[in-house]
This record gives sequence, structure tokens and C-alpha cells, in this order.
Amino acid sequence: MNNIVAHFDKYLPLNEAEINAVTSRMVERKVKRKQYILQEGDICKYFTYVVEGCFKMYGVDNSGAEHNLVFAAEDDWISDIGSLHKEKPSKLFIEAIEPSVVLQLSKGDLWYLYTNFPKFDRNFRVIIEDKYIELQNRLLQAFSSSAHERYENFLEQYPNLATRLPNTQIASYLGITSEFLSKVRNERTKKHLHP
Amino acid sequence: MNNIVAHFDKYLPLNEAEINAVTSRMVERKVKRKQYILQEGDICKYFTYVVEGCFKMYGVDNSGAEHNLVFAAEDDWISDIGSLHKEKPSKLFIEAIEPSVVLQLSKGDLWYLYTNFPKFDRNFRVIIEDKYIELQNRLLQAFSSSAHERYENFLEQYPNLATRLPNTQIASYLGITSEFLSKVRNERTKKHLHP
DNA sequence: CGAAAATTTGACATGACTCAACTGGAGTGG
DNA sequence: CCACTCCAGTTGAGTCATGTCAAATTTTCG
Repeated sequence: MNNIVAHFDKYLPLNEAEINAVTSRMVERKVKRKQYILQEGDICKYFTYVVEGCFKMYGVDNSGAEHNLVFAAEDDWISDIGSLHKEKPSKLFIEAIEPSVVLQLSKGDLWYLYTNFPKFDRNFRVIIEDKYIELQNRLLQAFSSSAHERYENFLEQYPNLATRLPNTQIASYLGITSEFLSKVRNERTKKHLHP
Repeated sequence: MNNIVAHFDKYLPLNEAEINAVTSRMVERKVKRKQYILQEGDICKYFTYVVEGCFKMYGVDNSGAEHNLVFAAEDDWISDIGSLHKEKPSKLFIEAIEPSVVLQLSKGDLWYLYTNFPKFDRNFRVIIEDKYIELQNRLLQAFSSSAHERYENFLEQYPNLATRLPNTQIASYLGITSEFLSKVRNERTKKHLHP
């Protein structure tokens, strides 16, 4: 539970009471590789903090292809907020890409924190705002950059993820097929050898 | 200023003190068609509430093409949150598509409200969360649906915007060229005539 | 070690883009 | 009220980025 306290220290740090309130409500859980913490059709019940490991959240299209919306590794949050808030069946999956450890906060407990300690409204506001900014950049890139540029950018922005994730997953995140990413990578290394 | 009070009533309604605090700080401004309230390179200074009219926020790529990220019509907010928060030059433009009236809140005033009235943390958290959900759906669509499907979906989801905006703007929002949207529309009406 | 997944490669297909020309309103000024 | 310009929209021909499918090869992990 040290992780989560340190996490909030990056925003408005918590006092004793707040630390107790949040740590006593978060439930630790180990998740195996390929295990789901949310499946399409289920209602998302938790806001999940990743202590260790890595997850992807994705949707599946008519022809069965997966499209990764976000990755979440250590010290990050993941949840289908739409489903959590509106208590509607999710259209998404959240699946562990690596063996992972998480801390989960149920909707009820999250509400409890919000109503009793306004600081959580603040901290989660800022957390979501940062995620919003990221997503907006991503959408702009999807519209305005080629697959090559998006890949370069991914390598710069997430060097950590780039080395630890299979290219299949990265391709899906970039909105291209894994075959095409393979070709992109191929041309890329050619260029770097003959500058 | 009635609009903004009614707007917050959809979340946690404001009390007297909060209403005073916010209405005394928001500045009304008329904006002509094609006028900018944010230009690339500037630091975004305001959180803007649209009372009347309509705006687009867009980025421009290397070859000069515009890519619409969001529209904001009556009773909606618009701002480059990334630039506002981090006080970094924006990569985006916000431009009036129609003659408009807005209420603007400066970063300083917004901070004042956050620190003195936690309810604003709450309300803006919820507002941003809703925008996040929307953006996430949009990204998923961009990855998993054809231009035809995205257009159909836009018509359903924003019938209001669909009739009032020029197709050029809608095409940019969908991530396609206006020429291609024209072809999509053409085929679409053919189908509807021969069911 | 062995099965399952990831990666690469090539031939071919296609959705969406580019460019250029044309059409038809919507303003605007005389 | 006409003539003129100016955009938004349309259309067509040709092109390009990326997808599809299939097969061969390598890597991963249980």
C-alpha cells in the first residue's frame, strides 16, 4: 500500500485520515497473464491501480480484430469509466499482458471517498485531466500522422513499453496491423543503417 | 449568467456563495465567425463556456490540413487543457464557426474556485470524465470503423451539429477529406432510395 | 521440450487521398 | 437587381498507404 500513498503524493498529498480511508478500502489482487479484469458485456465495478505488471484495454470490431485503447503499467490507473459511472455493460476488455498485482477500489468505496474527502475529487480530477490530454494527442496523431511517424513517436514517448510489449500489441495501439508494423520497422532499420 | 448556473445544476448544484464566486469571475465576450480564441503558439489562458454559437478546436499538420478534435456548441466547455495547465504553447486553434457568445474563466480564477470551493473540483471532474468517455469512443471508432460507419454514427449522435455545420468541418472531425465525405454521402443516399 | 504466439515476407486488394475541373448557391458592390 | 466573386460541394481519374491472406521462421513460456 506504500505505492498508492506515494502515488497521491504527486498530487495533493494525503493526511492520516485520508490514507486510512483509501488504504482500508483498496483490495489487493494478483492477476495472471491473459486474465481479464473486465470483459465485454460486464459492468465495470472497479477503478484499478496497477502496482506491478501491465494491462491493456481494448475493443473488438465486427471482424474480430482487437483495438488497444490504453496500456497501464506500474503506478497507473485503468478502468472503463463510462461503464463504471453509468453502470452500463462495457464494450471493452481489460486484460493483463504480464503477471500483475493491482489495488482495486469499488465504485461504492470511490463514492465514499469523494463525498467524505474532497481531496479525492481534486486528485482524480487532475489524474483524468492528464489522461484526457494524452488521449487528445493520440487522436490528433491518428488523424494527422502516418504509421511511421506514430511509431517513432511511440518509441520516444514510451521507451519503456516499447521494449517490454510484443509488437502485435503496439501495432494495435497505433491503429495498424501487426504485419504492416513489421514492414514499418524493417524500413526504419534500413534507414538507420544508411544515413 | 443564468446559463452557467443552470449548467452546474446538472451536477452538484451551487449555493449562493458559489454562484457569486463563479459568476463574478466569468467574463462575457462576443466572438465573430472565423475569429480565434486560441492560436497555435499561444498559451491557452481560459476555460471557455459557450453560451451561444459554435466552436471547433483543431490542429494543422505538416501539409497544412486541419484536423478537428472537438466541436463545442451551446452549454459546452472548450479549452486546450494541456496548454492551460502546463502553461505551454498550444499546438491547436480554437475558432468560432458561428457568431458566438462565451463566458471565460481565467486559469487564476479557476484555481481560486478549486481551492476555495471543492464543489468545483467535483463538478469539473465529472465534466472532464464525460469528455474523456466521448474521446475514448471516438478513438475506438477511428480504429475500428470505416468512414461510412463513422459518418452514420455522427448523424445519429449529433443530429444537431450535422445539420448546422458545413460538411467540410464534419469530414475533418471524422478524419477524412471533404471530397471523400461527399462520395460517402452520395452512396448513402443511393442506398436509402433503393432499400 | 513442445505448443502456441509473434514476427517476417510477398503477392495482391482496396479504402481513402490528391488534384483538377466543374457546379451552384450566398454575399456583395455597383 | 444584376454581375461578380467566393466558397462549399461534387465528380472522375489516377495514386498511395495500409490491409488481407497465406506461408515460412523464430521466439516465448508453460
